[in-house]
This record gives sequence, structure tokens and C-alpha cells, in this order.
Amino acid sequence: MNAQESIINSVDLDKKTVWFTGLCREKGLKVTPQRIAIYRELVKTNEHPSAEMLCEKVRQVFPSISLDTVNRTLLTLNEIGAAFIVEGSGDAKRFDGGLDEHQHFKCVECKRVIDFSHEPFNNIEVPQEMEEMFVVLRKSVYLEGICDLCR
Amino acid sequence: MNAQESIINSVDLDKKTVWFTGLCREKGLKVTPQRIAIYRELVKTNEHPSAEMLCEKVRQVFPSISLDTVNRTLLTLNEIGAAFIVEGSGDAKRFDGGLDEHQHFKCVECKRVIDFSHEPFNNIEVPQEMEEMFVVLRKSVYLEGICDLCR
DNA sequence: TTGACAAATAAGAGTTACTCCTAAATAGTA
DNA sequence: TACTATTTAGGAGTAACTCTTATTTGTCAA
Ligand SMILES: [Mn+2]
Ligand SMILES: [Mn+2]
Ligand SMILES: [Zn+2]
Ligand SMILES: [Zn+2]
Repeated sequence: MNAQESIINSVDLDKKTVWFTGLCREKGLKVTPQRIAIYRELVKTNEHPSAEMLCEKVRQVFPSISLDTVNRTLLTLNEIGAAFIVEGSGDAKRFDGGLDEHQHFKCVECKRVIDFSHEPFNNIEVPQEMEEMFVVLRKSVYLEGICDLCR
Repeated sequence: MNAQESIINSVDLDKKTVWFTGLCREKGLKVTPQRIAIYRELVKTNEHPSAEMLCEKVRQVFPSISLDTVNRTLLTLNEIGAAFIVEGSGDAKRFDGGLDEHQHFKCVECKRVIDFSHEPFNNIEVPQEMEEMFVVLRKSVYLEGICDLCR
């Protein structure tokens, strides 16, 4: 099995789809076939696709979908907590449907985003004065450099 | 003194300018008045300007400079290590001329980037298997949320 | 000091990645 | 089954770069 595809089996995919459907209803959002298709393609991959990349994949199962719908839907997924925008410095937004605590390495050459998980980086403690002054919604450890394929 | 301006005195600014001039020569880059002007405006501020924001400021002292030159120069500063692109998720690139170890909080509402420094976040240790597989050029802890002014 | 010339710049065109607009379609509901 | 607020497709519009080309300039060698 190629590490870049099918990282989830169809049973887990269906479970996640049911969970997502419930989340949509909970948030008062309509459960449209486009939303389901975009969500399913996003959680199926670990390559942190851009809206454009994901649009191409979704079109294989939903040929008439528009890029605008993909963009809008991805922002919605981010807002309701079904996905998030990967941190980085520049370039097109990249999305992630993996909600388990993990970190990212981004190659500055090929722009590939690679998952890793390092226990000390999970749930890092934010200084109290920051928590008092701001609402901290997200905290992350982020690495950047040259990947194995590029160096 | 407003925390958003003049965070550096003219003696330190001149020191940094001399250092930058030397770095340019070391890297075989010409020392042009445009480069100096852009570098000086960047290190003078702690507001992490975008290319557009910085271009407006530089035009106050160098009215004929083009936005393209500002963009190109900022990428050059990033390459030679005189500045870097702030991490974040989306929107226009933001630049930072402060090379002391510190971290960023970005407000998802107003897009303000705020510096902070938390000792345990300085020089975090990257897992050995990451260092073996990739060239890690940069590591950072990044927070996102709602700032004091927006909440 | 003075050329020679590679590097850098200004201005404007071109491209990418969104973001907005509007008419048509549809999921939820009564 | 009918209603209606949401959502969608498709196209236009915009922001943030990125490229092209003619011109200028910093550096270095004579
Ligand atoms: Mn991930
Ligand atoms: Mn900073
Ligand atoms: Zn790479
Ligand atoms: Zn704010």
C-alpha cells in the first residue's frame, strides 16, 4: 500500500461520515452530497491537499462540483471543527481532516506536508499570561526544512 | 512610547544596518539603497508587516520603490537569513526581522501577529528520526486565537 | 577614474488563489 | 407535497503575488 493513499479503511470512513453528518445537523448545516463528498475525500488522504488538489479528486466522484464550493466547504469544515488549515509560511492553504493530536513538517522545496507525532509536542502548556490576555484556540509545533526526496 | 512603533533606537538600527551590509557582501549580493531601506523599515517595526504594508512605509523614505522590489527583497532577506516569513494559516505573507528566539500568537479575527517569549518554547528538541530523515531548517511553536482587542 | 558588465530595479502584464455575485437547485420541515 | 432558507454552479472580480523587459546601477578590474 502506497503511504500517500488509502490510509483509512472503508469501515472507519463510514464511521467518520456518520459522525460528520451528525456534526452538520448539530450545527444547523444541511447535509448535502457535495459536503459529504468533500469531507470523505479529505479524510481519506494524508497529503494535506489544497482546495485545487481536493477539487480534482472530488470531481472523480462528483464531476459537476465547483472550485468555489470546495473552497467554501473547506472553510466551513474548519469552522465547525471537522478539519483545519495547516500552518505554514505562504503558498496556497492546505487542509487536514486528521483530528488526532500530531505535528507537521513542511518541505520548503516541494511544499509536501508530512505528519509526525512526538509525545512532548502534544498538549504543550501555554504560558498563563497568554491564556489570560487572549483566547487561545490552537497551539502547534511546526517544523520546516528539506524533505528526504528533495535533499 | 507606543508598543507598535520605534522598538529599536538609532544606534542599534545602524549596527544592524552595518551587519546586514556585511551579510549582503558575504552572500555576493549588491548593497543597493532599496535593499537597505527595506531592511531598515522591517527591523524598525514589531508589527510583522506584509509586503504591501512595508512598501507603503518604505515609500515615505524612498518614493519611487516598486512593490515587486519589496516582494523580491523580502524573499531574499528570508533566504540569506536576515529575516523570515511568519508562520500562519493563510492570508498574505507576513515578515519578521527580529532574529532573537521568540514565538508568535496570531489573531484569526484581525490578523495581528503578536510576539511573545516563553523559555520552554525556545530551542525545543526535534525527535532524532526527524533530524535523520529531513534537514530541519526551522522549528517553531505557534499559537492562534482571538486577541485582547477583538474578543 | 573610468569603463564593462552582471545584478538589480521600475513598471506593467500575467498568474494564482481565492472571494463575491446571481440565478437555479435542493435539504429540511410542515 | 409544498414551502423556503440554504446551498450550489458558473462566471466575474479581487488580492497577492510573479514574470517580463527595458533601463539603471553597484562592483570590480584596468
Ligand atoms: Mn496532518
Ligand atoms: Mn516576531
Ligand atoms: Zn521536498
Ligand atoms: Zn484581533
